[in-house]
Amino acid sequence: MNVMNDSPRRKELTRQAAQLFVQEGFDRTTVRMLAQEMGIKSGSLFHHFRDKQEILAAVIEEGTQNALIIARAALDDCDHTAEARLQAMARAHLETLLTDRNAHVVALYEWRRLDPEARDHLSHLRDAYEALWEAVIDEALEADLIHGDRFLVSRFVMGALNWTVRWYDPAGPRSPDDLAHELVAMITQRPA
Amino acid sequence: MNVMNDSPRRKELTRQAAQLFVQEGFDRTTVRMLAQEMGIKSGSLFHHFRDKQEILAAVIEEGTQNALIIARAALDDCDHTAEARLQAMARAHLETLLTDRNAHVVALYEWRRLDPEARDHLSHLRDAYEALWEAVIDEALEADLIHGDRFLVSRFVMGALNWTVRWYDPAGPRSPDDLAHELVAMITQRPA
DNA sequence: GGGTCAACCAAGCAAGCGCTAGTGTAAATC
DNA sequence: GATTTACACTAGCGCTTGCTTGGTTGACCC
Repeated sequence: MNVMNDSPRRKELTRQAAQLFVQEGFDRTTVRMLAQEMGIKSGSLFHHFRDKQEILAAVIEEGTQNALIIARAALDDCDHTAEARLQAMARAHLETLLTDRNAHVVALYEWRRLDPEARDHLSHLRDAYEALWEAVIDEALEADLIHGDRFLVSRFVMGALNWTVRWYDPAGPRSPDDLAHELVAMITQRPA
Repeated sequence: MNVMNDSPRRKELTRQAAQLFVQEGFDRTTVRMLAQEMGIKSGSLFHHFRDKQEILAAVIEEGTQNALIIARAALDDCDHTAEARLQAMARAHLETLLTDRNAHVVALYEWRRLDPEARDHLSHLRDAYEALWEAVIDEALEADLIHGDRFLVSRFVMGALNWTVRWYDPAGPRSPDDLAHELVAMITQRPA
């Protein structure tokens, strides 16, 4: 048994699992479906993961870590104005969410399926990501760019962004950048 | 068999099913769990519903219908200014989401589990609800209360509202009315 | 060339799944 | 009083589920 290491093989299998989890949802994805997608037999799967739960945890861990990295990079690369930073975060979030970042979608929509143990471990990662958002929101509030309750505003913004996976069509005319612009314009009330 | 009527008995069973679907998710809820919650044996369940799918469809149908009724009533009862109507819709949405929680949450989060046939039938109901929103957004745009792309704005607002089920604590200090105020203030950029 | 090891497979178990068939029964209807 | 209706029961079928077991393969190592 190979459990709990992070071999390249396991990384690859995790990536493929994410795709299926997005397509079918965690509960509807059987170990046999996973195995077929991976090109192995269902039994072999348990050489890499202790159980099905652990696959989910692995996917979510990678997704959240990815989101964190991308968000941090976006913040480092943009101007240091409150508006630019707000926009950078929104764009990074959307890109992560929409340009085939399966793992991130799973992190958002299958969180409840984690057992308490895994949830506890992973919630720290998620908190780090949300802290990034709250910092940017704080700056925007301080710069008088937006107004209102810090907690509520960040929740509303995250909600608006996370909901995009339900309706956004990446093949359509709007780019993630467009969406980010429009969202920031909406809450800062400047002409788009 | 009693399928497809809407006896009071069936209404009550549907209500109980909604609770379990919220707690466990549709896939994790077995017919045996449903039956136990309803105080009958699993076989008896199929006297009221053709299959498990139909229970889900019944729950979602009731949830959406409820939301429609409440939203229409809220619009009828409020001032005819764009701002009042926007606020009334937001408050109605939140109240639906947070008080009569179960059915509406299922409608939001188990939609994908419907088979194509049921989805087709129910999408008309959902479209009617969304049309209400888009009308209110249109008025707000026309009144210069908010700016931007009609489609995007309504999606963002719905996202912010729907996301509340993930973090809102009805026992906390904030009322649905508070949330609605804050949200409208955020997108119209007036002091809360 | 024997030993090690990750990676895989074939076969299948025990449990649980949605659902069906056939029956019982009390109240309503004729 | 006979028939129908609504609602519940018991028993279990056929299938799928997550996971286990015991063994094989081939690459690499001293």
